[in-house]
Amino acid sequence: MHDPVDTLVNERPILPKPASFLTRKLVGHRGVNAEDGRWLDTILQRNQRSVEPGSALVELGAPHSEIHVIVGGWAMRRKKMRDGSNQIVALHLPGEICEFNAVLGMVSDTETVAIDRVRAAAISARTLNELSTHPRLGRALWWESMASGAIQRQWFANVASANAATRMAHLLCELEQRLHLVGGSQAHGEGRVFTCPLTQMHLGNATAMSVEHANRTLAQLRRQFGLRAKGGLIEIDDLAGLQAFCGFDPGYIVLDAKSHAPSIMHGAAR
Amino acid sequence: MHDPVDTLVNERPILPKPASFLTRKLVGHRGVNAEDGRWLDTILQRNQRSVEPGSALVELGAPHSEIHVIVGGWAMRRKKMRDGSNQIVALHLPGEICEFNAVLGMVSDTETVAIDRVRAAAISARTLNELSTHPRLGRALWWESMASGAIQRQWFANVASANAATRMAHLLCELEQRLHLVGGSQAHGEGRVFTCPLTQMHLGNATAMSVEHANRTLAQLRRQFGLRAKGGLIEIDDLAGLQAFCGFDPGYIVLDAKSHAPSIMHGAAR
DNA sequence: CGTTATGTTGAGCTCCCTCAAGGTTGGTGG
DNA sequence: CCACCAACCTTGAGGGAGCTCAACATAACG
Repeated sequence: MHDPVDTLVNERPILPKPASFLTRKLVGHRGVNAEDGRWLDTILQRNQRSVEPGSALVELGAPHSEIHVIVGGWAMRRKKMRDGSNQIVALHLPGEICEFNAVLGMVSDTETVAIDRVRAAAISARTLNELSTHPRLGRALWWESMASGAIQRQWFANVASANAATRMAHLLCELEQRLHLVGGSQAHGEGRVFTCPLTQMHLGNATAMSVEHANRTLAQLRRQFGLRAKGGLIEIDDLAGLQAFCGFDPGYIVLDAKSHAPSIMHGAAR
Repeated sequence: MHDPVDTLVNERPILPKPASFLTRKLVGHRGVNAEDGRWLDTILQRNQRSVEPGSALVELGAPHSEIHVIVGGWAMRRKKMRDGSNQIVALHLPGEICEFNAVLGMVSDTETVAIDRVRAAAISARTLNELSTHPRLGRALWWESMASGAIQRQWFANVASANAATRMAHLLCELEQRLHLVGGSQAHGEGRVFTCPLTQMHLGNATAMSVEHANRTLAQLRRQFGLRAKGGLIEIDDLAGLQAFCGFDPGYIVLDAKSHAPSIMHGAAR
């Protein structure tokens, strides 16, 4: 039972600390080599900014020409509903990319807001162009975009056909898995722990249930699987049990790039 | 009140009939020029195949290296749930592109199945590479990918926070709009008509309600907005009323590429 | 002209929402 | 160190939107 960051670094000793979460994931799971990883790290160290909880990282309605990478903290992508409420449609964890659509200068239909304090690195259109010299990196970013699409579909399928307990369990398993990919989930006895700034309000909103029902649902999962979610920390004693309960299959998140995958995307997205 | 196809052709007289639905959309709404449109049309005429209702266009679990363009007919993308049921997570209409993730050789988490008889054109990885010589076309495809993401988010937000009648109305408005973009929705008195092979079972599944409730909901909309959905045809007398009822805003589908949008995606997705 | 898919309507039940009222925690200023 | 306040969490009770089960009607189809 060792620190997952060290594990990654040991497996690829060329990659120096501090490597950003994104770089760790791309090098560890998306087939990016150490050199490209280092280059990405230098880019991520430029243009960083800090966003206060509740402030927008990407505003609604305005066209953008840069994407953002979460360096630290959590953000939510939300959609304003007609009745004035806000619906969370996605969560962005450290090492993840916000609003791919911004690359095209597309007007956003959503806004992205910091949950706790977020540190984000902007990657400009100009810089993205330079990616042409690093094809594997470009492909990895595409991959990330497709993976976030898979997560979006999973959210829809769940809310469309699973009950409250299953949805909540599934979201928690998903978050654990996504953090796991960047070394943000630690072993804890038989189970797992990770920091998580989401309140029950956020968890409820993201899984389409009222705060009260979110609370009751979490209480049920606590009893059944030794789940504790409080004070910015989530502990899961019986992760395997929780995963079995909601039918969680990590495949749609990991989606390892290993085998197949010719160097196709050259040009496909020019 | 004239035929929308002729309108498009008249605006861009260089583009010969028969232009595929996709080409019409890209030239009419995504800033693709006539020359690129013609080239796309020739590509779409190669590698076409016909898929019987209920058969898979893209199978689950296998990695692919080509994308499909729907030339005619409707398809659904669905996800197998743990309880054995199938959840529709997306619909694919004529002129739309299926399973962008296939481009990366990614294993699919879903399967895409023909609803009525579908005619689809496969675009191989090799051909996609040639897109590098047609940057505006490549950008337009990216744009399509992002637009389908916006639709997916809208579906999620709706099922997460709107009631049955609103969800159903919104889906119908969305389908009308998407068909409108390819000239597949016709004027009909004050309202609109379009062919639609979806049964109430499909409509219910896609909007997360039982068949029976879908039926009751459609009956309500028929009374309120003069909606008829039967026998493969949908008629909407009071489209404006229906749109207002569900707060439909076409912006997230049209997402016109007009203004901003530098020729960024070069390389960003290599 | 039977057979199968689809559409229609009714009745009871359940999951989850809403409203309401505490309880707990953590941060802030005195 | 304590008082206070604002989030956040917790629990209860009642109601309603939509599900399930069960018929039956109608349309599509060979």
